[in-house]
Amino acid sequence: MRYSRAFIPTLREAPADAEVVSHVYMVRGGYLRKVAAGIYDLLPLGWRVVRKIEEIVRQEMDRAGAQEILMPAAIPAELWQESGRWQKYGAELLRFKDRKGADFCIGPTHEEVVVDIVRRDIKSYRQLPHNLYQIQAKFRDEPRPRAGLMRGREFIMKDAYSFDASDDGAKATYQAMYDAYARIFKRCGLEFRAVEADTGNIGGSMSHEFQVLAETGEDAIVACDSCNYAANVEQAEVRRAAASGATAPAGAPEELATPGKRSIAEVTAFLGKPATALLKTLVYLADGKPVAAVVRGDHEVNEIKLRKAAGATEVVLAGEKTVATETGAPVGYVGPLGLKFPVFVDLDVEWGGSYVVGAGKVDAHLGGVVPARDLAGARQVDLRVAAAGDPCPRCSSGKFQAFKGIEVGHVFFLGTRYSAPMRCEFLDADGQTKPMVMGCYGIGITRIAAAAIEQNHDEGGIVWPMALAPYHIALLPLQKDGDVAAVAEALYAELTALGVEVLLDDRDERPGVKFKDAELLGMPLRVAIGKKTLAEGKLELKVRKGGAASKDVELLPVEGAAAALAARVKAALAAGQ
RNA sequence: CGGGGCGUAGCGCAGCCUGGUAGCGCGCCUGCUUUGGGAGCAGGAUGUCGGAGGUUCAAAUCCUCUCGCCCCGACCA
Repeated sequence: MRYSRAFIPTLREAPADAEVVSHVYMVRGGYLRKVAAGIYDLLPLGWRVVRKIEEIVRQEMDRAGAQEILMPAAIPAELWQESGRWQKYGAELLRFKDRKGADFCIGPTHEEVVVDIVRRDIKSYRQLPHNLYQIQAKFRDEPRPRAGLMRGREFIMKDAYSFDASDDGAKATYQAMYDAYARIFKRCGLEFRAVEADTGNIGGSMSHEFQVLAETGEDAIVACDSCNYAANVEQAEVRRAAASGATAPAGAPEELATPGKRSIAEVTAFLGKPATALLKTLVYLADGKPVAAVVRGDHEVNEIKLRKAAGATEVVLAGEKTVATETGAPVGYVGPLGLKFPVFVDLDVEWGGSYVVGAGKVDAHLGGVVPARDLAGARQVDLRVAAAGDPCPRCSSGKFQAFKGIEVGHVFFLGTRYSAPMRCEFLDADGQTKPMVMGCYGIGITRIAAAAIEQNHDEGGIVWPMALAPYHIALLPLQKDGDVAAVAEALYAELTALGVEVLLDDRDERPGVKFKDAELLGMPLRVAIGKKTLAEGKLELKVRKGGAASKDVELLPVEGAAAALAARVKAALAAGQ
């Protein structure tokens, strides 16, 4: 591509509404423009990146035995009513009426549609398994879209749905998808981690997220430093720490005056006790009914674990008024004793230990509370958020390390959650009618582009992995004079013939402008041709990853340069860099 | 949905408090010079001051309503 004819509107200054680096660089680099909140145009460079990601995904999905289809974006409400999600999905589902007044939505995900496809024509175990996928724009009316392509309302997603005749078959399919995902992200040149995850409102019994590691990631993940256990903190199990063997003092709890001391920090400072000697009691509404969650003072409640323990579909922290009416104590002084509703106590609370808890009335706490004696009616469950340093639940010696990640893929083992209610059934070899066993598998295509930048950038701009770069090489003739331009043109033609994608900066700009734009756009290799080095028969190769400085350049003989550069590009693609 | 902030030229911003001819930088156009890290000089074009209503002789500026956008939180494949 000749830069002089390309639509690449770069900006010197970042637009005021862009915050995260990937958003800023994509807008500044002319990859992306905003149309409305969370809705964007992909300009030529941005679309090239997206198509590269799509192509890698297609190749690996096909290789894993999946078949590509395309489902509609506009979906009739009937299908969503059948699965019950028309009511449950909430405001995130963009609904509209057609001219006859019939209800439709724009698909945020396609379980209903694909189940409808399969149940119509698949009747026998002999016709199974199948794995159907599509790459399509999805729409989710997020409460707060943010960060450019990282969390848009309209975004491109690859979603796949598998149908098997048995649990074992479905598990094998799940594993095949897991393996395909690992290959996809490796080929994209991303540093990632597969982690165990919560299934959210998609549902199902087993789930892994693929997280691109980046400081700016929204998800917190923990990984064992000794075995291969890794999980989203939402999901991460926590192994109960070894009991200290402390014996609790005899006698009843003793009231302690703690005027004005509400928070764990205030109470520990006031009483001179460590946070580990305190229990905090949080009141939640589980599907509208109060429950209490009790964790050690230094721990945090994991609301997903609480939701599962309470058997609820939704838990929300109770407001001040609710807390006061349900417990008789203001926030800060609620304790686990004498509550009229279910109490869940975290496993790291020692059953035989002695703790300070809220007294259940203002300006007071209770000391010497022994759970085994005083909280006999409570249920002990894993309730807290995992953190760095926690003991691994799967091996005896490991400890958790913490990472930040950007979720770019998610695989779910669904079982019969959709197939049973929607009667997606088949006749098995034994003559029995059975629901198909399903899995679903998503990849955020446009999010990958953003995640790649979050993980690979510097002060100058984007640093694309070779596989995702809109062009492999930025070729910069630095002067207009005959020789320089002629050599650049010849090299451009040669490289193009070798299948290398080149952006030839043939604009009438000063060298500094070309260098700055090349850094911003982020092609992995930059080749500069200037009269100085050309006089010696050399051109200048800079690997973008080495930083923005003009040092660290290699001089290559013009003779044979095309072949050498093409070899570099192919090597980087093969290595997943 | 709660809290905060912002809408003035393509982009970044000032002007608003204290009402009186709409400005700066970058970009854009023309010319000359320049040409290895976002050039210099000279000249030039570009605005329904987000929208509606109100107050006033007069509104970017004050008042009311409204729309849009951003950030934090809540929420979330």
